[in-house]
Amino acid sequence: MTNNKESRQETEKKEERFSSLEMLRDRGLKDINRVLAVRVNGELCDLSCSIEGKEVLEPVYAESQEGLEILRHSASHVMAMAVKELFPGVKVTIGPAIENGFYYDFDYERPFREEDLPKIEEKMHEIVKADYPFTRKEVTSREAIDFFLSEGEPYKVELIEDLGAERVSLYSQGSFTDLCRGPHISSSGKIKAFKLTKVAGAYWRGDEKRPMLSRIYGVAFHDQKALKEHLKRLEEAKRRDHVRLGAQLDLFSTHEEIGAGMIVWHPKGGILRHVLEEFEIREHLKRGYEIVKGPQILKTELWKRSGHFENYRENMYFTEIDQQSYGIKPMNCLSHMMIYNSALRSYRDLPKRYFELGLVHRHERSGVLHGLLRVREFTQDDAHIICTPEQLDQEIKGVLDFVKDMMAVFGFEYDLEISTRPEKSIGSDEDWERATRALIKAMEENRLPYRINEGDGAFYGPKIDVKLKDALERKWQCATIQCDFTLPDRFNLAYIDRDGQKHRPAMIHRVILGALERFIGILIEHYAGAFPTWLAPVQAILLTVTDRNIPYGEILRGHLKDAEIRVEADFRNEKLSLKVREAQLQKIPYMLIIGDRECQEEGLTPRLRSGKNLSFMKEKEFILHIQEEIRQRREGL
RNA sequence: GCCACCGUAGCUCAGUCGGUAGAGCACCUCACUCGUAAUGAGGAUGUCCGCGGUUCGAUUCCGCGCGGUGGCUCCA
Repeated sequence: MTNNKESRQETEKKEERFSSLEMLRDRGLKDINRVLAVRVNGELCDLSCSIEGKEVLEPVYAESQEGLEILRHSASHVMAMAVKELFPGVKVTIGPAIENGFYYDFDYERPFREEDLPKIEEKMHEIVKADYPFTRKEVTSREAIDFFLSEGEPYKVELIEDLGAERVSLYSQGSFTDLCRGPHISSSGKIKAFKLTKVAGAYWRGDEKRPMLSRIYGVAFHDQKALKEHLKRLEEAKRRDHVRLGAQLDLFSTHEEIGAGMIVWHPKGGILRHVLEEFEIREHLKRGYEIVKGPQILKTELWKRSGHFENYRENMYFTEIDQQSYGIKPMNCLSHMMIYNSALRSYRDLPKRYFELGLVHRHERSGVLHGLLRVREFTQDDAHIICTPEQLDQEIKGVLDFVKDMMAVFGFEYDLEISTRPEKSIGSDEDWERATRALIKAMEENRLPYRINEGDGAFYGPKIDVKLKDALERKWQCATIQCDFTLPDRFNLAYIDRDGQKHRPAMIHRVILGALERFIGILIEHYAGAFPTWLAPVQAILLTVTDRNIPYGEILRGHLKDAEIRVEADFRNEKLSLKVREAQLQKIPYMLIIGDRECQEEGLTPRLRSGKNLSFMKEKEFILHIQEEIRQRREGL
């Protein structure tokens, strides 16, 4: 590679050296065109990097995860070059690859708009077509700073200063040079498929006090097919969008007049919530939880005592009654503490597991609200477990089992993360140690794989976060299990142990589904609105073929209702195919066809929403069939 | 909160370079009594998100507000 003089020169004193690309070619590697970079003794490098020949070389292919990241990172450089050419005076900042693509943040006299994107894409295509080589150059920080000062790039200068490194690497393609660790693809022509997707504002280094930059997002792939598939996935996600389906299936609505982040539940959404709540209550009672209920507003004095006023005030709503200030609860814990403290507790009473489907209000910033997934009023399946320190392990394990059972019911897979002590935190080392160990121990005993997030715990204790994965492999956080040492202390919780002395109990704060609103939003997208029968707002719909069948239809409806089946009837004088279509669009699990034959033989012919027809059934037979399916909480087959 | 985009009939959306608006579906009426994803014909439907400004005239342009969508360190 002739355009790699610099790195060559640096190492010229050594004997003969090769580029890793040459070496791979020498070794007879096939598909060399699909190789974007290389691992040299385990470290990612450019194809042009020079080596001696003894190293272990592993090719990084375009379609691998690492390959994609390199490709996308390079695409962000190409985009930056295009933007610099099109918008003189623009300042570049950072532009990494991200999970599904890449972005680059710019500082320009005006923010970029969606309509700027086609122009930028066009320029990028030119750059790709020109196939500029990416070249790497190592320089001292001083040289790099001088270079970027002369280029009028203050953000780059700041980055280098903050790095504080002796030397940094620069990558150039064509007229564009960027500070970058690399590695990169060998030339811009390797970018076979890309698309700019959106613009957004983003603060310099994520800090609200610093300038608002203009971010452009894009996706890039190793070939057109992969890009098309990605766009298809986006379409699929749009098809499953819970806001759209929520309106189509008549589940809920929101109203400008009512306020942002407030959900209004329609009858069909109402029954869905009810089914979930009933299910939750039953599952909690089974596991030794007790149902409690606290008031919606509590004196501000109490929120001061708990620390919420100090730490959580911006997220709370307050009101005043008889010159007394009250806070609308953003969490349910305070009442639970008061319940515990309403009597002197013995070690024999523990653990106490207080469960509340608690309605809470949190003033989320307007910009983060979204459908059911981020709202200002929601219901948590919240519980506080108060136990002796010795019982902590067992209780955590119990909650993890609970999570496992519940996720299985909905068919969610999930990952677990343990977050450990953050820098800013309270409590003794001993407590943290014990709690963290308890979390880890519970994971190991359940043989659950987990990741550790160092320093990402709550300020009062470590936690386990459950990230569930839906049908489109998207991750959502719902369940969380937190150890808390602050509240037991602040509320002076105690129990009398065998020794006759007062001791401080441990406390676990946990939710399983999290917020019902959010969980339902996820469920809608997970099932694409086609809820399994036990959850479906309407489980079956009776469809008559002609008006003659209505009297028997009425009888059937009565019998199904008696059997507690959520049944509706479409007895309109319409064609059967129309009724089937409408029931199908409502994603009703069972369409029960009643024609003359069914009337005569006192039965029905079920059609599943999958399109499959079952054979004629006597009504008793059908009732048993659907009841069993509901009982097992499984999808009809 | 900040940035970008958006807000037209119940829904999905078109339209107006400033002269008060349209299509499909849904709805209503009538005919058809029909067997597994749209029967036909006719009819009604709008403070063009709100308030203010510019203008002879604003749904259209400008400002402010309300609401929605996507973002706001996955560290060169």
